[in-house]
Amino acid sequence: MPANSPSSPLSRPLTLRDVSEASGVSEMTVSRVLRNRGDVSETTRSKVLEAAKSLGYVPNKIAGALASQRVNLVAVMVPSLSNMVFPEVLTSISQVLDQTELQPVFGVTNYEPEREEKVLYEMLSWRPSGVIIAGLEHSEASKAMLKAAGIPIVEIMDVDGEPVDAMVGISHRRAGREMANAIVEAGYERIGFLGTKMPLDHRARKRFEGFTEALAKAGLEVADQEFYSGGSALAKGREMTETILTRTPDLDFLYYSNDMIGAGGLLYCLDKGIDVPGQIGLAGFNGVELLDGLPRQLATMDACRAEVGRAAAEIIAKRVSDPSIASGERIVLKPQIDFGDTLRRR
Amino acid sequence: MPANSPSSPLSRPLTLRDVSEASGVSEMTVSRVLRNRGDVSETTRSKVLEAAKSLGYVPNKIAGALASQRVNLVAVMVPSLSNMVFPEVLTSISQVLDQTELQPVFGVTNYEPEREEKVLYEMLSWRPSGVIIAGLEHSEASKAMLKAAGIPIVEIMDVDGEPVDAMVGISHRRAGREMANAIVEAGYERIGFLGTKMPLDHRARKRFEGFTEALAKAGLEVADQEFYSGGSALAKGREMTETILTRTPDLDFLYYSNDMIGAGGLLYCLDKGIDVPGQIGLAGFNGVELLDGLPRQLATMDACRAEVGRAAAEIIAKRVSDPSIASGERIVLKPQIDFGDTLRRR
DNA sequence: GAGCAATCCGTTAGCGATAACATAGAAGAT
DNA sequence: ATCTTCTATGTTATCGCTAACGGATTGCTC
Repeated sequence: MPANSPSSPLSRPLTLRDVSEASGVSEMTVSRVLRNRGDVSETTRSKVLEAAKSLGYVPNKIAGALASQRVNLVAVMVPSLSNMVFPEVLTSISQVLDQTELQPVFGVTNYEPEREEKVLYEMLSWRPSGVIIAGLEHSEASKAMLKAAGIPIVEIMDVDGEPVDAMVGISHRRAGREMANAIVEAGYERIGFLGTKMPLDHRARKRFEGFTEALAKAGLEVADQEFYSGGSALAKGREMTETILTRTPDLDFLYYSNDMIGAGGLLYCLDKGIDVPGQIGLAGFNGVELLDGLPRQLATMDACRAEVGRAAAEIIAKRVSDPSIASGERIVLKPQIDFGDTLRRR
Repeated sequence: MPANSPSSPLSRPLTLRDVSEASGVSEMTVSRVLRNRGDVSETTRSKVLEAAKSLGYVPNKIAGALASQRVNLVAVMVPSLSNMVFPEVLTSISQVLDQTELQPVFGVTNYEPEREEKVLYEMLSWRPSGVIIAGLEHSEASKAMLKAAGIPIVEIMDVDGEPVDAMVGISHRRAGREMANAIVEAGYERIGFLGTKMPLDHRARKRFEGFTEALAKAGLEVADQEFYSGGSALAKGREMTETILTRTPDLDFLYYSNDMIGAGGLLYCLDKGIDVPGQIGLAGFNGVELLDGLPRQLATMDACRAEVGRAAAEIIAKRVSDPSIASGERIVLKPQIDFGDTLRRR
């Protein structure tokens, strides 16, 4: 039997009062039953539940939240959904929050600070119980809003900087440095960099900075670089690789700012019969699942996406259930290089 | 200057009253300024805005929504974020709604009807202005809730069935049939099917049904099939292809239920030096961007993801701005086969 | 059987905003 | 100078629910 079979086809939205009248008890009692709060006798409990179900009543959380000053939502903000990294983080956040009474609400900022500010404002106006937000770089106004919100804030995916409150992630500078060191140790010397043309992707920028810094320490520098924007990352990876190798044929290593373009580059090299990792070494970043299916395993470094999402959600859950807990947690994950088949080891 | 520099470090959350007192006008006037409603003189307007900004006030939409009985949220429910199809749809929905005052709120159902029901209940309890939900198959209770909600509902991605209200999508049965016909016309006869082990993915099921139905009309049937669950789709595509070809070596066509496993199959065949599409033809489904970068273009059929998201969001936007518009829109998109390089043409 | 706690349920007063109406002053009409 | 008509602002009454408290019953103790 359908949950809703209203005897009268009324159009007015249902309220507690309707359920109260249908079951012959006060609104307060109905409210208690529907929230499993306080003492209610088994008789009235079932009476109320039946009435609610047969009416098809859905409680109004807006009114409930206003009255109780509690909202079970957690705002989650990421820059994009196109890069699989973010859906993966969202998924792991969901998994943790599913076990609590909290509910995630996702927002997308398109890597634009103004948009981040707007979306954040919008989300905070619903008075969520916590915020999980990607990155440490935000507009002054956004930071002020986060600080003033008086709720747990977790900045994720990056730890190179000062968080407003808590943070969980990896150091992208360190990731860049470590990859550079591995490349240098393997004996590569003519190194090319391929990335996205996105000045606002701070994490990619930091990896690049860490990368060049470590190369510099070894007396090396990036011999050539190539950037792209838009389009299919895999196809772009091919194109860019062709472009850079045509322009600078003596490159012996290509570092890609993400695995998708790296995979494109790998496919290109294999097509052309280039010896990988002998003639040219390749490495990407992220550890995306996709790589498993490639003809050869691309060297990469995991961004710990699932772990980051999980830890962030756990921090929020813990702080919401016990507000007295100290704030400002800092969880720094340390990903290891996966050498795969495209980065030779010394 | 930061947006918020409260002179007193009060901990109590800010309300309209605080702004009202700070700017010396009534709460109502502050409300009018903040919503750009009604007539307010330029002098008071700027006075109020300044006060609000310096306090760092963020309006409470919960109270606002309760009082005005209007909520600018649109609930969007998809089964998963792992299949790139859904993030793409969400992105195109966002793009359309960004130009309106509406805001999407995303929910994930994991292909589970019970979870869909729960998430839907949760979302409806916030009284959104509309719902966009993937698929036409829902529990009775979910359908009842959708009908009773009294708001525009758009079911997307599938049109093989009866919608609660509006629907936008493609016919997966037809997609399966058309692919079968193209395969038959090209002269393939020993056909294998590879898909996901997901009884609740109704769209994949319908494609398969349409596929076998059209084959049957041509006097053919699926010679062998293989299913998988979990893991990297690309790697699984390789494994499954190896398995099915080992078991049934005389297959001359492989139809994959999605592009990712199809791509894995393609890479496998190329690795093994199999002549594609001469010895074996291949086809997938979805038209994912990824395919562009592959060594050879996989035959596929676009699911019209961007178009579906756009049309659905437009229906909601239109109906919200003018509730008198007739409901029950039905938009049936007709994707064409992309033959790529893996399905020979007669 | 008076006293007292426990159990169950109702009453009252908001939560923070907005709709709808009311009102004061300024500008224009006659 | 009086009467409109705006324009700009304030007042009042909800919106639907829950926190906090209060009042009946009931059952138990001594």
